[in-house]
Amino acid sequence: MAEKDISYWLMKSEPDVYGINHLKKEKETLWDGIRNYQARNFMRSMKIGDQAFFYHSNCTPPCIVGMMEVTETNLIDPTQYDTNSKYYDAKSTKDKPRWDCVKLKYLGIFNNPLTLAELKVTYSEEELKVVQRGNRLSIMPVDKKIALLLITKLGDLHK
DNA sequence: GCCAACGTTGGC
DNA sequence: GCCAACGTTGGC
Repeated sequence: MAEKDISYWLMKSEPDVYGINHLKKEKETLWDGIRNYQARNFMRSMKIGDQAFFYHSNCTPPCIVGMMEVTETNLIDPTQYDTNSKYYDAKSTKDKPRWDCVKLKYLGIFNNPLTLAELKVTYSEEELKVVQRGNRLSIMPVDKKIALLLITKLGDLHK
């Protein structure tokens, strides 16, 4: 049987807001609150079984800490209708939702997290977009070859 | 805390 | 369609 052809992604989150330990506790989460079209479009192209690196941003040091797997796709982001949410969007209607999201499950924390500084030494901007200066995109694809190299370096996943 | 990068908004 | 103003992200 052919190996399942999955895609790899990198998804940023601030550890104080929603870090890998939150996901570890919850096991599964809706990646809601994305209000950037490019990031949303990347989520739309995700398939069940794809894997995503969990990246801690806006912290010291920023780094890849864990791994997730896509379990559901094309879900409507409920926060766009929630007037109490900071992600509320008055321009979203039930007929025409602007924002959607995916569900992700916790796969584990890497034995050897890689910091942004370390990634910058090893990879060029073309190889790994997250090392690009000024890149604010919170969801981006990771080339499969690079992803497999990263996984090797990140070491064992522990639950 | 600073600020570079860059997305969004809205006037024209 | 242009672009100035403004807001946010996120590294440092």
